[in-house]
Amino acid sequence: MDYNFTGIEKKWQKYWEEKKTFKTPEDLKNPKKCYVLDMFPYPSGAGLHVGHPEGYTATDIYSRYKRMKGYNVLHPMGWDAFGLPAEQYAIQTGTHPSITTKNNCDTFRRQIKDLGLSYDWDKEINTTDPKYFRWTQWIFIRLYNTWFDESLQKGRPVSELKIPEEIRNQGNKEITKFIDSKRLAYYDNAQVWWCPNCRIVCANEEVLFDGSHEKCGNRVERKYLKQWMLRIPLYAERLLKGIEGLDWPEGIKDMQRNWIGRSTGAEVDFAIDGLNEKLTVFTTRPDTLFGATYMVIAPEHSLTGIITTDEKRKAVDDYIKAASLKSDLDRTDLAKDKTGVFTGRYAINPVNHKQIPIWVADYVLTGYGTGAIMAVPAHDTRDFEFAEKFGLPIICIQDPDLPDSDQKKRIVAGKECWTEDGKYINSSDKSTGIDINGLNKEAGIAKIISWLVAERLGKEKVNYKIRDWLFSRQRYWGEPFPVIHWEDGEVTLIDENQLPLQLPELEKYLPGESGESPLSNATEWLIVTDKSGRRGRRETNTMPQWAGSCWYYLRYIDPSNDKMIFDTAKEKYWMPVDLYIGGAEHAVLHLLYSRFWHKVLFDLGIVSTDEPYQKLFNQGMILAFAYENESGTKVATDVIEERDAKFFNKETGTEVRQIVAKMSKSLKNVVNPDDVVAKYGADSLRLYEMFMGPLDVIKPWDDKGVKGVSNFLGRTFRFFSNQENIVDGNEDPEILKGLHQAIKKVEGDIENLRFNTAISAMMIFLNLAYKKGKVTKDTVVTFTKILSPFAPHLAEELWNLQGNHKSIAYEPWPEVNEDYLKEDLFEYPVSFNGKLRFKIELPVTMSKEEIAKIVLADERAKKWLETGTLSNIIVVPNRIVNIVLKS
RNA sequence: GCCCGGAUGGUGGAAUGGUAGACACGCAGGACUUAAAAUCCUGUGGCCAUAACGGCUGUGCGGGUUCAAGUCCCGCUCCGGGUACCA
Repeated sequence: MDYNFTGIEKKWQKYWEEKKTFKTPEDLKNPKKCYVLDMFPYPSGAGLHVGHPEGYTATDIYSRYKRMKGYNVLHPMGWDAFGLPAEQYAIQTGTHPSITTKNNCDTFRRQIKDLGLSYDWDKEINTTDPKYFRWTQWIFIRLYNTWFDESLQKGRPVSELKIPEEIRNQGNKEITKFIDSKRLAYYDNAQVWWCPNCRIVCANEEVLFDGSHEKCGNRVERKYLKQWMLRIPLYAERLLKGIEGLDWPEGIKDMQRNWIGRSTGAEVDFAIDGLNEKLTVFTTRPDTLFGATYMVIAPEHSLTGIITTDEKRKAVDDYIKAASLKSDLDRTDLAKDKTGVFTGRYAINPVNHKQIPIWVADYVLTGYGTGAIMAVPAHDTRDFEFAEKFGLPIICIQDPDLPDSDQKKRIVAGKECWTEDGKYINSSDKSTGIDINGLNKEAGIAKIISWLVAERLGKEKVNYKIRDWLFSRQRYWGEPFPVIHWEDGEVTLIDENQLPLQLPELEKYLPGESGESPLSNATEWLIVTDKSGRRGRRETNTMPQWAGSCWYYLRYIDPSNDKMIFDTAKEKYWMPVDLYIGGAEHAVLHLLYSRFWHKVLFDLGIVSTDEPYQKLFNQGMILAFAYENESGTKVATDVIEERDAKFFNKETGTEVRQIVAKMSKSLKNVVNPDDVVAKYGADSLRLYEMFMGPLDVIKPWDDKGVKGVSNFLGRTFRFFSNQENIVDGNEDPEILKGLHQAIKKVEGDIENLRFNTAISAMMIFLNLAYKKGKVTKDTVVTFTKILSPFAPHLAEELWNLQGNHKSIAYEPWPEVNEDYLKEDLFEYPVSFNGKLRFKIELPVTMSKEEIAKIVLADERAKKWLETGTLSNIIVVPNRIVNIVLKS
């Protein structure tokens, strides 16, 4: 029988859809549950590309396997459908983004269904659906009404916030101000990144290191705008600690840790000569206080005006002005060429009462620590550069842990910077009584900190790099904030039961040049009046795309609930997500934001787990072959021809080099899954995506490779659909052994997400079946079962051909029978001095001594034994024999 | 600069410190066919040798540990990802 994959696949897709085969079980009593989640896609106009099915197939195999293992499986799909492209399209064509979005979702859904993925489509969600974003707005209200109790390290309702007496006495305005200063969500004039091309603000995270917007590649600028911000840094410690217990790739954990950027050190107060002010700095190296030879404050520091002396005022003002005109990009661009100016004022070093000059320089950032530093040029490379440039003193206070050398001499003389450990020198002072000479870094830091604390000059301090999260965008196609700004300055949130706050219809989607969102044109929607006639204006910003994706995994649990965000019992049953697969590009942002929201919801008692995603796995990107000529110029794939494993440009005849690159329209190497499904079938596409290599590595698509798995499926179908190959009676022991080896390997590999080797195990079995020519019906059935998570359409068909009329999807997974795997003999490789010379088959139970005896007596051993004298013989049972000879 | 990951045949890739190259593509040969495709079978790291057995060599480079290293340790090179004056 021919393998008509198109007919088979359509037939079973229809069956699954009609029978709702993959409907999520309602019964919450089964203690075995498994929540398998894909990162939901942004449904772009281009449709699915072959990168999408990689993760989707992996989760599908896992889900199908878990169902066969008796688990209740939740495996949903949905759309992260707010976003710029639909809005850009609306600007160009006037088509409402909701129409574009719907069309794109329809295409994606159709394409995904063509792959035979076992989603429960009754659980589909769409972030742009008011029934969905109603709850996104609802969560925003929760964030707004939550403060973070640092002593309990926990978010709590603002109603539980104690107002200090002195604030209470100052009246309502101050009380409001106080509460607002504690809310997790706040509205403030913020210096933000502005992309003039997209006319949108970007979060710090969306600006690439070269100062370009990650979405469009244009340079961003600084701008002050009133924005919504979320106080994610308050959760820094919780977010950091939470990482430890998660089954995530170490690399991703590290990236999150780096992003949060915890560093421990001390805050130290410096008195300022001639002023009744103190300058507080943050340092991770309080032990180097004796080496502090100057101070630096950021240009934006609040004390610059006070500190600067009259004779230096003009120079400092000019410098500050120049710095403010520079974008952050220019500041970092010039990282190596430091600038700065002396304020004319001196600070007093608390450890030795020495006067040290205070400088203003933009290599010190306002947003980190206190915006001021003590500079220790001998032991900090940045300070060293600055000191060298401006001729400031460099005092070495740490004799480096190095052997005597020129380098050591240079360091001690202050000619070179040393940032590693060493023994302190020049680090004592009689007047203050502090002395750390001779100690090493760890002891030095501890001693100085306890001294600073005792003298009330400083304290231990932890700082984080992570900043407040800029949470608004000047766009139409996003969730509207449920916020009204009243004419008297009050800000209120609309009532929970008024949700959702829908988007108004618009004629034009172009944002204003001033930076206001297109919503500011929706006059009717925009202006509101309360009962007492007070006028207000709705918030015109919308939420960023992260908002909807921050909590979508929770809505899948109960997507059509219109009374609650989800049913509590269901949430308790299904959470946390047991397996979450998606691209590593979301390693920091989505996953960190999402964890933050989840922790807030947990603190408020809305969800039952502290972390949302127990196990995370990143699929590697799928690239494509591309071609370039000698000079490195890329050549479009459609003009390439292959001859004798070499590649040539058809038009010019010159040889080109095959390289691996991202799929792109210009290279003409984009692979469309629809084409692959049409040519080879969905099962082949699925199998190839998994067979290409390990799930987590970057790998190039190769059409030839699809042929390999397609052959395998064709061979499988032809063999098992042919009744002549299926016999009664007892199974051949070799077949049984091969079959059970395959079950064992496939099972273990699915658990470890190593699908490529699982598939090769099945290929090995099939090759054995072909060699033997005949198998029993039991074998057909068992093999079909282990194949079914990978190639579900083909498996259903074979299962059906065996006379079964129910789906194979819930058949119990085959048990491995270890008896069939037992071996009587093992073929020992015998090596001499580590080099394999011959093999010998011996009983697995044979003792080491006996093995040694037989091997040494073997005819083939003689030749090698003559080459030296026997010194040792290593016998590792059922593994290897190694004979060690001395010459 | 710093952090993380990687480098294995012509290609994608296998390999709990124990037979390197499973499986697949490609290629070569054979069977079937008038022929081709499809299918089925055999071979296939490189070098040398051959009637045959065989030998040497080989996992980016240089060292080391070990009876034994693709795998562990030290020092590099190149490639990819993240991050960037974070005190």
